[in-house]
Amino acid sequence: MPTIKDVAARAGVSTATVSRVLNGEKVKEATEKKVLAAIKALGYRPNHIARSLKTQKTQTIGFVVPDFGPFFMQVAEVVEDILNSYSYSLIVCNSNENPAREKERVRMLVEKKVDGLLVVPTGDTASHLREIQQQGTPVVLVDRMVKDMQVDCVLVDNVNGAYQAVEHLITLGYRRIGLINGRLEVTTGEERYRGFLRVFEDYNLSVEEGLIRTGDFSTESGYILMKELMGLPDPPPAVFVANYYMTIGAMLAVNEMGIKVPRDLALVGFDDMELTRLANPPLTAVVQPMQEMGEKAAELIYKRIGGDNTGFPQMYRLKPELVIRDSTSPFRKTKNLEVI
Amino acid sequence: MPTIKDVAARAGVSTATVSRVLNGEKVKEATEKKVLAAIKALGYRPNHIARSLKTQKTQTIGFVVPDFGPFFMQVAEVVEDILNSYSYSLIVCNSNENPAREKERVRMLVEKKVDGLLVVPTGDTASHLREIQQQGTPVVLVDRMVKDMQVDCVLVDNVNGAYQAVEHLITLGYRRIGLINGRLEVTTGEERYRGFLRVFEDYNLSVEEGLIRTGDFSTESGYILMKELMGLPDPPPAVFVANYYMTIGAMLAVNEMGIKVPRDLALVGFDDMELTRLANPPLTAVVQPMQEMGEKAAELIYKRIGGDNTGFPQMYRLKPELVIRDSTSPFRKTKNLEVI
DNA sequence: TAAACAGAAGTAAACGATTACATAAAATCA
DNA sequence: TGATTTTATGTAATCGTTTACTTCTGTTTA
Repeated sequence: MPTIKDVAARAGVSTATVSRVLNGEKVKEATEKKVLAAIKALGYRPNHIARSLKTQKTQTIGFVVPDFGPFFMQVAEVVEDILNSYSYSLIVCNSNENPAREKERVRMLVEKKVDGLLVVPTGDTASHLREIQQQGTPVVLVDRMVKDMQVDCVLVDNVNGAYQAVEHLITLGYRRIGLINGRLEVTTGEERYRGFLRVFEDYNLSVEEGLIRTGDFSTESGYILMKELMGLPDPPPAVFVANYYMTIGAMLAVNEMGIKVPRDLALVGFDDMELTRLANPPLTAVVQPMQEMGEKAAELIYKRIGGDNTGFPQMYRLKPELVIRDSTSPFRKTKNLEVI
Repeated sequence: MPTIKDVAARAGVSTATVSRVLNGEKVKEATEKKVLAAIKALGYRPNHIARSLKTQKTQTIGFVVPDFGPFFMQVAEVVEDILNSYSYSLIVCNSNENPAREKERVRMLVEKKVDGLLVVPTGDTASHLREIQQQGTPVVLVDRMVKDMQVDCVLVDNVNGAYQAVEHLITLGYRRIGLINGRLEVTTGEERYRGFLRVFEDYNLSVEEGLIRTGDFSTESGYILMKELMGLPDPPPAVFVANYYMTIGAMLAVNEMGIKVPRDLALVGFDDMELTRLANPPLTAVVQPMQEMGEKAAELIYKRIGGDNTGFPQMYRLKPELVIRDSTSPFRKTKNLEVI
């Protein structure tokens, strides 16, 4: 592989000059031509590692997601596209919804000297991230927030999303509404829970605590919890599942149990994927603006890396939207009776 | 950030000695203790960039996938886990099923000086990969192969997979069988097509060319092509969809058109994901060994990076399995009549 | 015309590790 | 014990860039 020295020799100039044309600084036009010619002739490509060593920048940003499933990968795709267009590259890592592994992956990215970090935190504490931030690496939280840290974040208004879902059910006449939710230590879980409660408060109705279930965001736990709910002596005629993967699990359970939606059970899910549209029946769901989330996250981290700290700590609260499809129909007394 | 010099100074030794303990070379036990103490006291962490510059190794491998969907991401997850356990890290990039973009992503990874490259090729030509290989970077092809290159690869026996699917339909009594397939320039498409044809050959039946459709592996194209097939004057009573995303699209189309599976149409899909199991009815499908694919790919590239070239070019042909669920039932003459 | 000043290009010191080679100390041998 | 080998450590070059500083050339100004 030819180095900058080879180019310099061939063009009859110093390495400094070559470096200058490489970085678009001003040089005499004649010299630039010579250098460019030498670069082309030798097939020279600058060595990013050497450059990074000197400049302390890697033109790379890291993204730690809790899983490689469709939701976060769709966000990652948007982020990658935007960052690529700024000639940054993206390293996506999987924390497996596990705080220890998250710490581990973050450490790895920091050791790789990424210029910035996008993180979907898996726990409620963030000492490891605060540290990194203090060392000067910009950090942007995506989808979830942590309490103990001043940090930029791109979030969805989960309270409002859950609120819309549950209000929809209330409006259809349901009073006994089941909730299948994710871990409360992560803000999405906690906020969706709050949204759920708030509807009851606002409508002056009492919640039936026994219909609330908390799992771990996984398909399995959605499946188990839905079976649990439907196995109750008096199962709820409507259920809100507050997370995409859990929604899949819940649908699977319902299918297996032969429960007919919406006849026997009204179901509201989360996120709009192929599956939710394809389902039989197509699912009423709270859909999150994934595209926008990716865009905001990418633009924000890019801005911070560029040293622009205006508005810190910035918080975006994107609005989710309730899409009404066929899995919810007005309440009928007989609902669920045949299942009991 | 403390450097190796700081550690050396604090421990009262030379940087060479520090480097030696860092790399597990033999030093006197007392010295090692001193160095370790200094490292701990200063919170020193070696700078990977500097190390890479000197050693010409990055402990990183790249993986270019054609999309961030569940199939490849599941493979990527397995690969990541294994490589992590060897303390390598993985950069996953998206070629978007687009040869130009693939070239671009590969170039980026090479400039990042990855130690090895895993690629799911999107075209039938591979000059860009051959070049890289000749420069000494190990390349392993995953899921798909290219004709014009001697290279390690980890593939699935697609001919056999498609064969099983179609044979299953033939056995159930179907003769007119539709095929929705991906691009023939990529080997998976081509091989599955061959498998399809071979069944007819072996059973001495003639294929109806008009029932064969070729798309681009996307959900949309699966959707469109299924609508096309079902819109035919005399639509086939059975269809084999030879790719996961296209399967989703096809199911969507079928659902929308109110076609009942398996009553009106027998459907065999590809890959075993939540969706295929959750579907109504659960889908009969050819399932690929994703876990094994990830394992083989990770182990092979690791071996090559370590300089072990035994068996080059190695080719793994993993066996897919037909899982029979409820979307296929024996042929009845009346099938599809109500749709016409 | 000489002094002052740009502008362009060169020199060489970083960046933070690894490692070939040199040297000193310890262990082995006759 | 002195010569010789082995082992442990230090010295300094190197990886391929960038960049502060210097030097040179040519232009402007008084």
